[in-house]
Amino acid sequence: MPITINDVAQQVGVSKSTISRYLNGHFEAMSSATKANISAVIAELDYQPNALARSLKQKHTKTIGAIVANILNPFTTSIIRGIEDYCNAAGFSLILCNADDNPDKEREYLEILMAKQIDGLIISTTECNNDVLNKVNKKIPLVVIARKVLAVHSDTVTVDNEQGVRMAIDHLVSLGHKDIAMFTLPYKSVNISPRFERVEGYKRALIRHGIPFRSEFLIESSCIEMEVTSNLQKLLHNNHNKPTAIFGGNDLMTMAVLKCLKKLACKIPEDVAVIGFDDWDWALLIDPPITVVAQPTYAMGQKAAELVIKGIKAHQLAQSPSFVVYPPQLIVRKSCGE
Amino acid sequence: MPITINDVAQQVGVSKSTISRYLNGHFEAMSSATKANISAVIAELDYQPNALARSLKQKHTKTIGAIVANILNPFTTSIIRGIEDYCNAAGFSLILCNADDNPDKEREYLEILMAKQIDGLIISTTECNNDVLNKVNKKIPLVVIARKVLAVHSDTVTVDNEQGVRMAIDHLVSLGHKDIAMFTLPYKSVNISPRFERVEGYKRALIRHGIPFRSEFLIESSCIEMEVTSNLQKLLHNNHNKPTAIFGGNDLMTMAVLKCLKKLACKIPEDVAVIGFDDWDWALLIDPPITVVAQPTYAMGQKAAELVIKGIKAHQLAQSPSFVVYPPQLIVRKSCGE
DNA sequence: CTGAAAGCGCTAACAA
DNA sequence: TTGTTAGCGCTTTCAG
Repeated sequence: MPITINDVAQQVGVSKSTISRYLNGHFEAMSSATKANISAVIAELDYQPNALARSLKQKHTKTIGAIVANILNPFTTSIIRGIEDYCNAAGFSLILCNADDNPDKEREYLEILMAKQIDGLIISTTECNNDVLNKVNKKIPLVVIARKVLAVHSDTVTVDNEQGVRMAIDHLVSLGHKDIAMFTLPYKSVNISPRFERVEGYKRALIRHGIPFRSEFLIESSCIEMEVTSNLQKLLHNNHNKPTAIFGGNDLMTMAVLKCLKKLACKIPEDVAVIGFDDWDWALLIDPPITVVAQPTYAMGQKAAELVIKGIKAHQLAQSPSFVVYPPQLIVRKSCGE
Repeated sequence: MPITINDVAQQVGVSKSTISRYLNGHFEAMSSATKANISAVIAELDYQPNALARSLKQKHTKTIGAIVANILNPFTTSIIRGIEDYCNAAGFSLILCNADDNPDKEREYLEILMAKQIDGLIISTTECNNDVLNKVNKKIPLVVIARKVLAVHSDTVTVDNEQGVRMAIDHLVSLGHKDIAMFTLPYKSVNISPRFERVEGYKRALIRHGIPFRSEFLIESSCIEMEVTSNLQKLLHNNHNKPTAIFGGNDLMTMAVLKCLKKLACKIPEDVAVIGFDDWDWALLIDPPITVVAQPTYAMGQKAAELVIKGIKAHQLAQSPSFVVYPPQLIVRKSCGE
């Protein structure tokens, strides 16, 4: 039987209101005697206030929720770390949910988190639950991270995808590449803004260089090795119509491409150059070290947390949503040649 | 003003008990008429039960807590994924906390999680808070993961570290290596069982092969590049007394060693062979692909979740704690030579 | 300086 | 088949 505020009140010989005051730091009007007593009894009984009861009354839980796409993704991991660090410093807890870009799972998590009365939410959404997201946005501070969703007027923190892709393509072109293929996760059947933006950016960047877009060089694929391999084979098979460079749409895709290229015994960059979106810690350990366009993931996580928590503290929903867009950064290593 | 059970009761024209029954699926005795009415009104009002209130009454929250060391670590990430997947399937939420192997932070999180009335806890502990861990263990199902803590009689899921190290050393020896150094995170000032076990395992494995243990080959270091580099320089400086192989105590350490070796322009495995504890997805992309001893991290996470949740459902604390130890697996790639 | 009392939103006997 | 009632553990006026 867990011990409650009543137990300590009784033990000290005061009313529970007094204990409650103690718990909440309302010492202004409290004899130092009772204060000391309470402190002693709490320690003796090893009393722990029940946060549920407290929150029920106070109408806030000091916890925020985060719904991300895939925690296995180093990109996500770093964002979470940023969120967690900020939350911790601000005295908030984090309920983390992995939605796998599955709209149903996302919706379910949304319900659960709201039911649990989170004070704010950070989400990397599939954009398939904008209806509930809009409701959420009316109740608590909401920030969308790494994605952009027009139909929901929430705070947003993203990276400039178009610019990032342009940097990648410019780099490739400056090195003499003209036949540049792109591997992307599905972007048509789905509403995930960065995928779309990167594909668009790719097309536009090519055009800026007077390079015609070729649909057979835009490969929509999962990250599953078999699929990537077969796509790669098809792509590289035709000797007088194959790309000299491949752009990986995100970290997981780039890694998949790298793995498959290795299996196919393709030399990078001699046979084909590779550049990726997203940096990760060990990209420089790879053979050869991979050139990438990096997003400031940790900072983005922190910023997102900062925005929600500021919103919570301001005790009002964002009137005019903040829209923070980070610049990407080109990190030249060796996978694109000299 | 959020809408409550009272609002829907009023709207439907029944008492809130009836609504409550509906919410909890007690349809045995309910006219299908009211059932339909309730359903309609709930949809119309977009009513969401308050989980805090419910939990306060029901004495359980359907959420478990997890305290891990570092979410940036691929090892941790994979474990979390295992936990999350299992929890989700079982209808539990996860509150994730990053303690960074910092005892104070760990203690703080422990308090918070207990206050939030989690139903169970999974922890990768520093072993510095065994007092509170023991208390926790008396209240809710507790499972310690990836660590071993004698002073707390909880369920435990780990890997056989001694065996893992032996596999690594055996492999090295079979390839002709005799001068084998080990890089480990601090293991003396701290109570983290796998570090200790791996160091002990290293010593014993050497002895089994009749190789004398040399203290100058056991390097205790952080993962900070500068420190690792300087340690590496010292180690490899002395030409007629340097190791031919390095064993990395965990994934982060192995990566750090790899990075620094690269900076120092050391060739692997020609100049020095490298083997690591922990596998990670892209270890095979590294130049050269790294040979490692892998732990079944995802399975370990799942098992831990399974144990807590079983404990919760059994509605009783483990009498005789389960002790599940997974076998490690040697994955031979190219970093130790032929 | 402290206590009494009402209530947060929900559940669960016990009646009816 | 449904309503009444009494809490869960805590906070917070309002008195005193």
